[in-house]
Amino acid sequence: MTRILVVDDEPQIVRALAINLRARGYEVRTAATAAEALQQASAHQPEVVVLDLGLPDLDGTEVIAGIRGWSDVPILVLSGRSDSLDKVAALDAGADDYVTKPFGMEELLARLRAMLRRGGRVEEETPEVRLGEVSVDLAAHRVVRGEETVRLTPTEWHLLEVLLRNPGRLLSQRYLLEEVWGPGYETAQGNLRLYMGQLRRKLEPDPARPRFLVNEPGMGYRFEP
Amino acid sequence: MTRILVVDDEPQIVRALAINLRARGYEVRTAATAAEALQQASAHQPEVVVLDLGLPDLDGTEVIAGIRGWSDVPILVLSGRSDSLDKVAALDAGADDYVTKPFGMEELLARLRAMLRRGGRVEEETPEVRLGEVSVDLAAHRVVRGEETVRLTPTEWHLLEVLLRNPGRLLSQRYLLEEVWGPGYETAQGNLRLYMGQLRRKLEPDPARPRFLVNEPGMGYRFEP
DNA sequence: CGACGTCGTCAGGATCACGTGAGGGGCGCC
DNA sequence: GGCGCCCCTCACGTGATCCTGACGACGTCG
Repeated sequence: MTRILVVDDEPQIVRALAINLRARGYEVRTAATAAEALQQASAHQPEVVVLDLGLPDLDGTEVIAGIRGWSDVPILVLSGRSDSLDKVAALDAGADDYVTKPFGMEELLARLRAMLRRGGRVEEETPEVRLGEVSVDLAAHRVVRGEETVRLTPTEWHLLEVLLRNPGRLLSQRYLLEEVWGPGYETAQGNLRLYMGQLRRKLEPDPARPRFLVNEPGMGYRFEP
Repeated sequence: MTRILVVDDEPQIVRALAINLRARGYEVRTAATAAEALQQASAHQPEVVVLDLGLPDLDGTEVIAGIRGWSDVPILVLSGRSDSLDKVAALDAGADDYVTKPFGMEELLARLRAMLRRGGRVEEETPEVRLGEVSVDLAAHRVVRGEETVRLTPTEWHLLEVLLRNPGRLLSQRYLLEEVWGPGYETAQGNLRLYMGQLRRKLEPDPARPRFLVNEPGMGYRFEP
């Protein structure tokens, strides 16, 4: 099912959008603040984002930038201000479309369809990753080793997800910490080592000599496919 | 140069658009009728199409369909009617965006940029630099020599990065030292020699006779592509 | 021919980063 | 309240990395 993330601080708008979208068969997640939006976006990997610019905690363009840093998901911006400069800023920040309130529901749905149509052409995803005898299903959040399934804690999963979405690339500790623990945790490197160890213990054939979750001293970590 | 096709039957609008777009470095073709538009689109393969719905000979949605039959080029629709049903029809026919007249030139340009950005993303960028049989992927922080990957320490990477980002240019020891080790280390030239040697040993086909990481006595070092 | 400066290489120890173990606090569940 | 799970902090051994100094090779110039 197509996942949509709706971000707006006005509950009645969120409600109206959610009802209309669910009625058309979309799976809808909602967020009322920028922080919540960024978290939901990374956690649930929506296929399109509907974003209100007037959020209480952060400027809308910063939310766009925060998502564009790691994802190409189409973003449709919603705004009360019909100010033209606003549109320019949002679109240049990386948004894909712009609608001003009040908007017609039919028009919004048509624009969403257009975005999904366009975006759907690009991604051809295979959500199954193999690490030796272990297979990871990113979509189903499942890890299987031989016959039995492996249990991962939320933090372990989050870390693994970030690594697996960047196969072969070296990711700095700073980036990993910010991605998994959020901003402000850039110094908790002991933590990162700990969880990397846990993942290796659960996934690697020989945890003492890692083959897939590799460290480059002083640089960061890398998932070697 | 980026090619844009502008389709409108009102000469003054075509003229205004063409002037503004050309001023921003786009290559502009124009068409006043649907027939002309379809012919131009197939002849010149524009990277984005700006299309007015109110054409004399054919309905706008038919033009969209006529283009969509063979091309994924982004289409921005322009219309005098702010009727919502119109937008829905155009977007569902395969348009990617919709702007109503009168429109702000800045907004239109921003939307065009957004569309071009999205379309251009299809091609995956891999900034790969080659040194003989060794290939360096700057983004993934990865060096491959034949089959196996070469491990570089942080300092080695930093130095290599500076060199590779200035292909063919001669870089003084002073500059390299300041760039890699930071200010205050301008006198540690032994260091620079050491790490240059390490890089050559790991990357050059014959480390004793360097072909890519060259020294110019008394001057500095140069990466020879 | 010899002095000099620059460059490349080698080997030492100091320092830093990484992996691992043990233990405490917070939270939900029985 | 007790229990289990998850998260985080701290400490220590080990290995890698970095810097320093010394040495020989080469080319230049007096």
